Amino acid sequence: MPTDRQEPNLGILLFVAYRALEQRAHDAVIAAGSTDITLAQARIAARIGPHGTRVSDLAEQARVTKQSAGFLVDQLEAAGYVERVPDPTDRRARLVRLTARADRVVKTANAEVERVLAEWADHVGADRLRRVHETLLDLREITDPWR
Amino acid sequence: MPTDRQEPNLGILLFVAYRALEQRAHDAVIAAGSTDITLAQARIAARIGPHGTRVSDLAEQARVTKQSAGFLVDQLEAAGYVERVPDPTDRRARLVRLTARADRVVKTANAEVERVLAEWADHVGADRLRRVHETLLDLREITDPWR
DNA sequence: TGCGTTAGACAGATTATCTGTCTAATCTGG
DNA sequence: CCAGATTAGACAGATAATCTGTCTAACGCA
Repeated sequence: MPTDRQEPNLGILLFVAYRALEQRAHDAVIAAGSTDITLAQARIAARIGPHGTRVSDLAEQARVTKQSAGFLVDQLEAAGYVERVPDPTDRRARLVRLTARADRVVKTANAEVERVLAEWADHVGADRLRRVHETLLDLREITDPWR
Repeated sequence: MPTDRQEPNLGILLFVAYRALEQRAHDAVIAAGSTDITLAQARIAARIGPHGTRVSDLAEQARVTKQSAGFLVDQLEAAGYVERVPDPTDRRARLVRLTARADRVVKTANAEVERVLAEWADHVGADRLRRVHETLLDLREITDPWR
């Protein structure tokens, strides 16, 4: 139960902004033809690094359990967006990597995010938006347990 | 598919901060004894205004469909946290209101949110945090379709 | 070597969410 | 004042997302 309503508190504002950005990116991906990607899958896929990422790490970053993350990776794999390769540094682990097909989708999403951020900068000022970014970056040190 | 990873972009940062706040509030509620409230229910309950709110409005604000919101309100009602009363201004509509039981829970959640915000202010500075709040408030004008 | 930890898979259950449809009430333009 | 369009919200059914619990293999430290 995050908080009460009345005047929009910071929690609600963070949520609204996040969802707006995520939704725009997802809509753009759908519009570009990848109609088979769900938001939950996208949340996972968006956190895959350029050299591959472990399911456990994806789970932590997306704030879901390993099981949920593994399930979503299964779906992304079946759809051809990701592949699992052995982790050379740890034989227990496997790295989830984006395929070429997914790269195109990520590019589409990133382009839309850029567009949205430009709109935001237009509305509140590029300097203010940059300060929000910097402050949240510092905040991450205490809100983000891992890293 | 919000965006790629590498350095944390604004989308991820908004998400991390939001989830941290929400989780702390939810944990506090659980710790205070209301172990029967799920996060999804809390997201809905947190958006109920002091004079009651329509299911449709709750749905819009929480970014879920009316059906989902109605379902969650059903659960909250069964657990005794909310009640539905007729909307005197529109006979089609009903207002969802918090019960006395829920008020205590909301109080607990709000107190925890205050604590978290104080920690955040400690870490990044109260002035910077306030500026984030103000900027996001302005941003809401374009990220929030209704209102 | 041996024990505690970690990665991730499997099974099963629950929760959350959506699309589609329906009724009643409200609003709006002629 | 009425007819059509819209809105509130319920119901049904399906799907998606998520969790808890358990299990095996691999790691890592003492």
